[in-house]
Amino acid sequence: MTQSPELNDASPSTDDLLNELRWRGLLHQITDEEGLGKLLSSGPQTIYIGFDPTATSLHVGSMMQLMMLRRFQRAGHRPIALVGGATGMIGDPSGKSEERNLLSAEQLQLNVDGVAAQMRRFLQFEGEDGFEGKNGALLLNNFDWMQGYSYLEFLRDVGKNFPVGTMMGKESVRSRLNSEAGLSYTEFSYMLLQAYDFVHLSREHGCRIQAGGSDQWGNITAGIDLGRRMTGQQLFGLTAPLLTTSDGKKMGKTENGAVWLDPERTSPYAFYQYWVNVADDDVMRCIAYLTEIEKDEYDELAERTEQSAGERAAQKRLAQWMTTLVHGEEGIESAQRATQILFGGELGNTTDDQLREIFADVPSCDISQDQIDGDGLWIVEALQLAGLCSSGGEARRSVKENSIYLNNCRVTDEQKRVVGSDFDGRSVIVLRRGKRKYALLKLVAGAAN
RNA sequence: GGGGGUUUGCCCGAGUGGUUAAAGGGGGCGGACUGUAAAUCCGCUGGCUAUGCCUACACAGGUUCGAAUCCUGUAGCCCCCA
Repeated sequence: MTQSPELNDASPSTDDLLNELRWRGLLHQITDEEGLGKLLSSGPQTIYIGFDPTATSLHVGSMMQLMMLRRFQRAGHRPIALVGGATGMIGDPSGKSEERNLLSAEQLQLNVDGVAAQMRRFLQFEGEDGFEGKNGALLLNNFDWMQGYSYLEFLRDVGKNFPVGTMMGKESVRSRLNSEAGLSYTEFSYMLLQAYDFVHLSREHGCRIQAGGSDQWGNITAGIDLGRRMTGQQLFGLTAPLLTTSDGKKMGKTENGAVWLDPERTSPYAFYQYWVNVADDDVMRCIAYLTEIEKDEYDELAERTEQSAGERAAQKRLAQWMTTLVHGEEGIESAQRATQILFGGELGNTTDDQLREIFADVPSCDISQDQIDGDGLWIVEALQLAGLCSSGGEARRSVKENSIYLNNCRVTDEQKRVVGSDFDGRSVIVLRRGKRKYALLKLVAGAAN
């Protein structure tokens, strides 16, 4: 069942790449499909996708793009992950708070470093240990070539080649002009920067293909136009559909915010759970867009989802594939172990260490020995300390509602005191409210809190 | 500038002097059911170690034994006249 998504798996040949992208539904728009096909089969090509280095971690929203690059790399092409250090510095000038959008050079470097580390899960970079191929991925930062580019020079080289009329015709520009927010000159210029990236990469790295989400179509075609004007060379663009849920929302968002790839921000368990909980209507699309699960298995999973949705075979497979890719074997194992305990009930003889690991990303509070000595700690108070209830009234209520569990055993007595024996030889107590809200009480030496 | 209306708990929205911590709905939180789902059904939804006490119906003051409900002033929103 466990199939490690290694890059060294048998790769589809160049000729098959477009077919694969096609059955996966990843081809939203292509500038010149026939021409691109010819280009790809003429030999290894270079393709780039831009990423915004807005944080030290990528999130689920970037995964389609990373997988796209990965698919090209597996087919023998060279991927370039371009981080937008320059464009990120300009940011989104929404008006009032100018200070919040400016990324400092140091922060930018931190972000780039963090993001680059995560990209290694998806791509094999040039010079990386054990990678022999000639198509090692490159990580480039447009800040490197933009920072020394003077405004005057830029206007003469690039701006000159941008007919305002054409830009005004772009959907991305028009919709903003009609909106209340309007469009600032800086935002308007954003397109020029991104277009120039493409030209720069085509010159310096022979990169003739840019991919991206369908929202990037305008920027990509702007780059292609600029390339034709500045170099006379034909460039190609393709976009993938945006990954949205069946009710039209962006994937990768939860009540708690984005689902990150960084295990410090989103634990492997939470990451795994996110995919397990994908709606039936969305799961096959996720598998097609985000994984390398082959057509045969895809069809089989689609069939099983159709026949016995309750089994959620597709969700589990998706979660397993994604978690293994992002968090490795250890990640998927701990996520699955945690899932068992968190949904299975019985703590049984789970050891202290295992408990602490399983509940690692669950809120906890420290309590001291003297708090459980004597009469012990009143359950109502414990629930508040643990953050499961925000007031005493709410805590009493939830006990009355039969929703409180101590070490996964239901608490029915409102007067229950937590005492030493509840620790059952361990150093933590698992409190739970409802089906899935957990908190830990950790016994620590010394004074309370 | 003049006249009229409105302001309720997380949100919407009843309530016009007396069990009103405030109907109803939404949301949220639980429970049952289930697929860790959707739908459905049921309960809870100001605070307090609590048969009681405190704080709440824009804000401040007043009338009353008693006010979210009446009066005055202040502020916000809406409409009409100029």
